Amino acid sequence: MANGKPTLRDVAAEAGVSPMTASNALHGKAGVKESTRAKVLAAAKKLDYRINLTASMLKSGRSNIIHIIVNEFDSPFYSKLTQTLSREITSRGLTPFIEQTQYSPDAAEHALTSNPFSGQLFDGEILHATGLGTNLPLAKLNGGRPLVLLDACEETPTVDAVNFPNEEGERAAMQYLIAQGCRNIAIVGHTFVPRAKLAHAQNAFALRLRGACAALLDAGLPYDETMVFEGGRSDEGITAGHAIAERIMAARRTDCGAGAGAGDRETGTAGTADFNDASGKITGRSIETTDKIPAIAFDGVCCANDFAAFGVIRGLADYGIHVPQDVKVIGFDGVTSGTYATPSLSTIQVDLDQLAKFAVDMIVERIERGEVNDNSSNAGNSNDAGTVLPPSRATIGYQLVERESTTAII
Amino acid sequence: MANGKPTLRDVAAEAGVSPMTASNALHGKAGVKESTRAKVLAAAKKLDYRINLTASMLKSGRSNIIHIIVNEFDSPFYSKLTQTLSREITSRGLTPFIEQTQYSPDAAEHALTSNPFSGQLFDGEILHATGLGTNLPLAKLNGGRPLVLLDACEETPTVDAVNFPNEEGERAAMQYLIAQGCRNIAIVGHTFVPRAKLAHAQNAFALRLRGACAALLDAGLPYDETMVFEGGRSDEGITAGHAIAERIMAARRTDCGAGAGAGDRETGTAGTADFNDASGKITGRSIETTDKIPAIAFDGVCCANDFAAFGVIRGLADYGIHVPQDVKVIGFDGVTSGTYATPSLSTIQVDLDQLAKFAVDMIVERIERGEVNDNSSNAGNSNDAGTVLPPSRATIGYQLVERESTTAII
DNA sequence: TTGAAAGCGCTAACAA
DNA sequence: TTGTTAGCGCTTTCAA
Repeated sequence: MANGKPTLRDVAAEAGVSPMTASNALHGKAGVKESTRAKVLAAAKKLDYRINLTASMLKSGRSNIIHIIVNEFDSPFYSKLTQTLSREITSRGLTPFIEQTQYSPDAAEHALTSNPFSGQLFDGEILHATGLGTNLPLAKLNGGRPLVLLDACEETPTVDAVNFPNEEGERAAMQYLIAQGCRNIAIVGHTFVPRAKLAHAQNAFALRLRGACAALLDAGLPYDETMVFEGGRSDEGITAGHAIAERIMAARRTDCGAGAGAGDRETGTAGTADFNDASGKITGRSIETTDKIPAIAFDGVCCANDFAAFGVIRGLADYGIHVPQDVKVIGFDGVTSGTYATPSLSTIQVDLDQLAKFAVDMIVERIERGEVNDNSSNAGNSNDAGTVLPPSRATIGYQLVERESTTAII
Repeated sequence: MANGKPTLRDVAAEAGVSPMTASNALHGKAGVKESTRAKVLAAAKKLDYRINLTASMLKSGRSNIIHIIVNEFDSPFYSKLTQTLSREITSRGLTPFIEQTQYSPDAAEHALTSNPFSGQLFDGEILHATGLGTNLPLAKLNGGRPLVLLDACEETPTVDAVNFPNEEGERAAMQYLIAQGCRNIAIVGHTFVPRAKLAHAQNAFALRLRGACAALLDAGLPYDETMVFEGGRSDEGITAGHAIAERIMAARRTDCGAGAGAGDRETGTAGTADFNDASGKITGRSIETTDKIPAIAFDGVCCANDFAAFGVIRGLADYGIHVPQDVKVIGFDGVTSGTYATPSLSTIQVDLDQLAKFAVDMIVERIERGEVNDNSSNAGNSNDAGTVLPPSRATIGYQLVERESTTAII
């Protein structure tokens, strides 16, 4: 107390009990007489006592802190993800600690390994794995603490994982576009992978591509490299949108000249167009084009995430191409801004609440089984049963949400 | 080491030195022979030693953790703010710990007071104060640790603060709309405050309202309650957008019947319109209206933040009113998605990098002056000089960014 | 330049 | 039901 902050000792003295009794009373442990507990609580309140978690952690080896690692905060997807995870963790009396890696696999590995908090302070970790190098000895990276991977899509799971409905979801998205009448559908997200090699898809975007491809083939539509564009962040989405727009413009010119139908694939030469530089001031700038741009009258775009979809819509708008009038666009994730964007964004809305529950369940189960190293008798990786739970895996649900970007004329 | 994790003692033993020397060597302290340091580092590496921050914090009373408290993660503004703050804090070798209050003042107060980390674990705290009750004894709330308020706009500063250019920025936004030819400009953000009472504006949104009002009066334009709408979150923005749209629709009908000009203020009766429910499926729904809706041909909307601006654009679109063709809209903040939205959003872009630098500077200065309670000789609020720095205050810069929402026809 | 002693505040284990 | 003892791993202090 000399220092200004009351300690447990002070509370105990004030209440006329031992520190241990005070500790038990404050933690609501059984075996404390009700009148004693009341005395202790009164004393704590009187002194404005605050437990020193640092000391508590040091002694008990437990922090109740769950570490969340994501690529960045400032993205519609990750901000929703962190919000949902934080809520779930908080609601269970645990504390979330969120870190961003800025898309650096090194930073992700660092967060799991060299970070002095990891493996000592955190009781568990949740990692959105996109961008993390594959084949890392993940289970060892975090010092044996419970680790849950989000959407890592490991073929042979080595640690607990919660995955997105990548293949099913994107197949549903593509089927929906086809049902809406689209026949020339661009895919934005992953680089083109030949159909035969899609069997080995090992990451979320590749799986989404596989789902989209499957839906195309099922419908008797072509799947080839002229219709697949890289993208995943909004700026890449804009680039993809521009590329798609140029194909469309080329098709329109071809169309005028030769009366070719929407399905035709020819080459044309793009001219120039005035458009706005979305990143700043208005400019009239001419578009540099190569001599050969495949003319494709795209009428739909199936995006691997909402972030990219916004970019695509933006990129198309730069060419005066309207969504959904000229082209229908669907995203994936179900980010919050999809509801109030103009046009509002059709999407595969994944159930992040479910994801949060699954992930925290997995961690809590391991903690309760005593798989967490602590300084008590349960030290090491041992637990009551003497065994370690094998990796669990779960896939979350989704819902196709129809909004303006695939439907209404606005 | 018995437990699996090497301790400093183990490293010291491995290197053949005392724990103290090992500690000094690992922390790069002066006064350790180079050869000794090398031995220690080699030992640490060999054993894969990781410092136990929990013990370090307990003894030293310092954590190097900065607590950031914001309303929520899943908003374009806060996600950018937390990202920027995190980066700045990390770049200085400190660790950010981010917490969301979900817009609950109680939660904010709890974060500062009852949270067991606060005032014990954190070396400093940064609080975005919107929504926090006023007149809280802030300086005492966090146990005397450095606290920086963001955009709290206290008239008499009690703690360090970094404010946004609320009044100047919004005045610039309004002036810009006027320069663009707008004459009937709605204001979205704060509830209406009569001009005379604006002098006492005590929070960010009220100050923005004051700036907007000032620009209107300077230009000889009216300022009254028919043109001010509540809003600040996107859903409130949508509501405001609907209200604005109804005024416009009423004006259009009046216009047809009586040839009234844009400046006329009359009442009319709104009919029905088909529009999309942005939150889900497409609906054709009739709009309930009151009998008397002031007919105002709004041609501009000045929003207190970007989030609301997106909502307004969405709300207008529900009535088939286009931005910027029919109405120009400007936001405030400069969120990331403003660049790739369609239309891209004109805004008052505030310099968050500057904000982060100011805020962290303020905290670091107090830490270095020894104003942080620790367990060493500098205990209490004393410091070398024996004085406590008075509250600092800074205001960050801004830049008006012109994008499509106020300019181009798309 | 290095080391020994002490203890931060708490809680597990055990004793009363 | 309550109290005593010991020590988590580190760092401050002070001595060598």
